[in-house]
Amino acid sequence: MIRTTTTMPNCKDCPIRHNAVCSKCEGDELRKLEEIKYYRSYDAGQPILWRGDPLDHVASLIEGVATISQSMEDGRTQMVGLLLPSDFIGRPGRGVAPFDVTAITDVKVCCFRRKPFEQLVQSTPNISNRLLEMSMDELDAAREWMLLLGRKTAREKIASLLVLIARRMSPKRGAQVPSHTEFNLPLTREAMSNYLGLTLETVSRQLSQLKSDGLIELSGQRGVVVPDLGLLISETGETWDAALA
Amino acid sequence: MIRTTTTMPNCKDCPIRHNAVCSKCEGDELRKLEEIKYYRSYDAGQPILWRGDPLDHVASLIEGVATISQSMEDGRTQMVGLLLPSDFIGRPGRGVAPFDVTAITDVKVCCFRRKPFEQLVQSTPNISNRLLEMSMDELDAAREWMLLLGRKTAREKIASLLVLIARRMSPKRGAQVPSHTEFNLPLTREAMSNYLGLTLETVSRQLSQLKSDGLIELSGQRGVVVPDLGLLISETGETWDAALA
DNA sequence: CGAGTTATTGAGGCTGGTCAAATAACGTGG
DNA sequence: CCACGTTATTTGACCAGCCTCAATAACTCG
Repeated sequence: MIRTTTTMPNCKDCPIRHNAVCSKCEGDELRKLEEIKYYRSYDAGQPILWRGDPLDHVASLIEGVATISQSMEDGRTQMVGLLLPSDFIGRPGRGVAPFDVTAITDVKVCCFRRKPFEQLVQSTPNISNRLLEMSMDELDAAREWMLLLGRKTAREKIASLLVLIARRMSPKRGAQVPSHTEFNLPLTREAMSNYLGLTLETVSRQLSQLKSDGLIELSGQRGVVVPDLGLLISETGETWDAALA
Repeated sequence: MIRTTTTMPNCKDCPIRHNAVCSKCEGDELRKLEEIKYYRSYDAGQPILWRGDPLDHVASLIEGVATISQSMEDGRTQMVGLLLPSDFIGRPGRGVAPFDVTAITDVKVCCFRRKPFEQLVQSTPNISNRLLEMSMDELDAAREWMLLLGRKTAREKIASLLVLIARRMSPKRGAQVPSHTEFNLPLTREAMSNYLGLTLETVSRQLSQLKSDGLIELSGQRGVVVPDLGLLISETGETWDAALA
């Protein structure tokens, strides 16, 4: 179910106000964005965009988790991005979606009509500079992920994903992540496998393996406890200097 | 050998003038860029940047081919980007190189001192918008590559790389690539393996296999003849791929 | 509680990796 | 121009890691 909200909450109260594409805007600039925005909600599992869809808007993810993925005609699928609150969907100057985007939890987005948004990007350095920062962050993340996909073992892949989620889901973004951490996986085993370039069986086996090695505890299908994040990090194959964001 | 050129060619005569980060600038903006630029050359095989290097400049690649790569401490290496003329090296607001950059042919770059360049990015939409375009293009390319790394078979990977090179090396860029094509590989087997997430032995074996299947001919270490590009494309696993890159 | 979905576990096979050796191409100096 | 040493590439034998197919278990939600 897709819903378009008619009530227009004020940007001042927006939970992603200080991280999203609008984060550097104030006063008049913010007001212009406010004029062209509207909200949409998607239920878990809903497609947000299919490759090839015409794009009449871009958007910021407000709530929930979505994935960007690509697939081959025989069904092989690779996730190429994870969208969390404040992440940006779409691309100025691009009228057609190049990838599939799917809500994996209930999702709420803040849409901007594309044409007026593109004009704002052109004329507002506070927007284009923020967008540049965000896309370069994503490029760095994509390149990190290429190392994982091309060169890491299944165990290293799983450990890397868990560490990534522990960091990104941690209540205190940016701050030091505590050694003992717990979180709920926002992804099914299948989604994880598509993210890591593995099969879901291998994901399940490696999780069990990490569990029996005492590096994690599993509770239910989604709950994960990491007693010592440092130990888990040492399984990722990374040099600890890669502690970016 | 790294050389810093003292003579300052005029931007008007620059071969990448209309594709690089400066492509939207004219007159005064171009002059400001010209003030903070200098040239450097690197021999084939030379490192241009090591991860962790302090960055006092950003740059545009003028001539040659370079790679962006990442490696793990045990030596596993993954190429995460290929830099061709007009591509941009570095990132405003980033003082440390996040990846290794290596010249694989002789390379010439146009450097801009970082601090003044960052100020120009802030104040010049013609620069930041172009930079945004370029980084989004790279992001799209990285995401295409993630599908290859995560989900394609060795044979599909090799076929994809050959098709990519055939397209890019083809004298007629952009135009329809002829069905019969010949080119010289700009990469060693090892470089290919690092690009594809394979071992060099597997690369060699798959090339031999494609040869014995009549899809390609090999002459010397680098020469490749593709009698029918369409047949090779059908081995890449791609759908209606074509028009990108 | 029961049907459907999601996850775990097992057995066996195949792809691609590892180790090793042979061959081919390249470059240098005589 | 050739001999020789070096490097790049090919090929072989073997094997490990991950995938496939299949059955069972756990969880979710009406």
